Amino acid sequence: METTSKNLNQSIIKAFTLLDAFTTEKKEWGVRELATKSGYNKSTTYRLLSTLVSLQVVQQNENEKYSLGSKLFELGNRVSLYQSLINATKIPIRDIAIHIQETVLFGVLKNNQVFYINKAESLQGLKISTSVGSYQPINATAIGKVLLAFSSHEKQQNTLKMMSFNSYTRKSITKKNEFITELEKTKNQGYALDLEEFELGLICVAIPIFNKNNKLIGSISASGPSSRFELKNVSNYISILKNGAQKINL
Amino acid sequence: METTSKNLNQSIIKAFTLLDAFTTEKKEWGVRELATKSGYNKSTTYRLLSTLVSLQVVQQNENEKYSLGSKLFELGNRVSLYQSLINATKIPIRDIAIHIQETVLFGVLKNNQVFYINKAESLQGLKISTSVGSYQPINATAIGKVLLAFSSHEKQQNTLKMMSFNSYTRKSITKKNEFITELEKTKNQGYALDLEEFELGLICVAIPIFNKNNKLIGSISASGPSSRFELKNVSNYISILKNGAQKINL
DNA sequence: CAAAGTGTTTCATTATATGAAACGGCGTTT
DNA sequence: AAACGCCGTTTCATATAATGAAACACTTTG
Repeated sequence: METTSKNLNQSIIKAFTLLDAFTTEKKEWGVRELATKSGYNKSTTYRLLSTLVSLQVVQQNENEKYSLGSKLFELGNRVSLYQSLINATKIPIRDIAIHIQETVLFGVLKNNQVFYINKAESLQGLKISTSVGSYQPINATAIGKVLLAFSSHEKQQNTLKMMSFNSYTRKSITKKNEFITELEKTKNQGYALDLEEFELGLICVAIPIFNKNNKLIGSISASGPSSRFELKNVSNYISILKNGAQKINL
Repeated sequence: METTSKNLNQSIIKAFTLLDAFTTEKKEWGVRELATKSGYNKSTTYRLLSTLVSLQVVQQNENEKYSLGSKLFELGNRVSLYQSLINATKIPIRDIAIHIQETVLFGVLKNNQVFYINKAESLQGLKISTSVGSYQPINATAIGKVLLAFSSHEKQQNTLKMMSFNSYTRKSITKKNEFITELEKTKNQGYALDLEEFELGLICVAIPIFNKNNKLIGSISASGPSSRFELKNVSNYISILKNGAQKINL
């Protein structure tokens, strides 16, 4: 049997299908519940879970439900590409968060979406639900606009073809040509804004991050509630973001 | 075929055996190299890697070598048990690190070892190589001594039976009865010291962390070079650690 | 140019995985 | 107290997938 022009191991695919069911919204599953969700037989699901438990990839709680285990935490902390990005951004975005008094995020383009790599919060800042290791759309986020605007022409064309243009609020940009205009504006002004486009009440401003070779490595943003994140302060926030960005060395 | 009195899925076991080979010391492997390391046939290894690549669990680099991929980073950030511990300890240990000007670590007991969950560094502090998601021995670390000293009697007896007593430096405690004496001392004084027992030149001091129900949830330590971490300052460091610990709410 | 190493593919053979049926336990309902 | 409904778990005959030796094409090294 062939998948993507070569045989792939079905058991491993099944195992990761099960692991994907564990999210920040639903952290634990029973055997039959997970079998229903995944479409696998409950005996198969039970055996796959037992194997994952024996490897500490999954753990069984006292209520007999299953949740993700320590081995994933261990392996997740060994993904060297992202660990080096986290190490490089950790202190700069912490300092920006303290200075600006809002949540700061660092993200990259992956799977035609924004992939969040690091996050720094401020005690006074609004609790942003975005979590590290999660994805958000390009068309409705400041980081997404920046990452696409500052990508190579080829990368931009490919992504524009593949990405989604869904509506998250009434302010989301859902037409491709309007989004292209927004990308040109972003490129010209050197930053992007998300004016309640992804989530009502939330405003974000983002700038690109380059390495020594002037290659785009990601984007950082500051996010806050529209009631506090006055547009008149945008240029001030941008200065703080840029100052912080200079301390990211890669 | 039975393993631990039940059948487990061999393919999943093989996949995670391969994933375990990717460490902070060796981040990428070729197919045949990994086959030799794991003991699996190179065709089998190739097919397992291909499956893992298609799931983004592993990625193939431009030099054709393989390394861990984004899916593990994603899943690793969804292990809710540790994410909640990280969220609770993040700001307190950051503040301790700034105040004490050394590296601060948070760890728990797992697999009869210390398992590191969080880490905060100081610009001036010595770069400690210990990484989040890694293990270190109980007998030769301050955090290990604290975690065992403040565990229940049953947990302590079980762990003493199962743990190792290896030597890391000439100062390591390698005799069980000497270690038990050290645990009693730790319990009495409310903190533990690692005086170059795990790594020459490195001194650590650790205290226990309890939740609202007075249940032990982990331990935090401050680590620094023996040239700067003078013993006369220990009581001062302990005060700072304890003040910081009070801000950890669980 | 030959040798040595790599990643990748094929297919006959072997081994493993599967899932229906059943079990025991627990909480709820009658 | 008994029946019911749901859970996690186990068994074993059957079906399916995984395996690995051999070979290929490519790149690097001597």
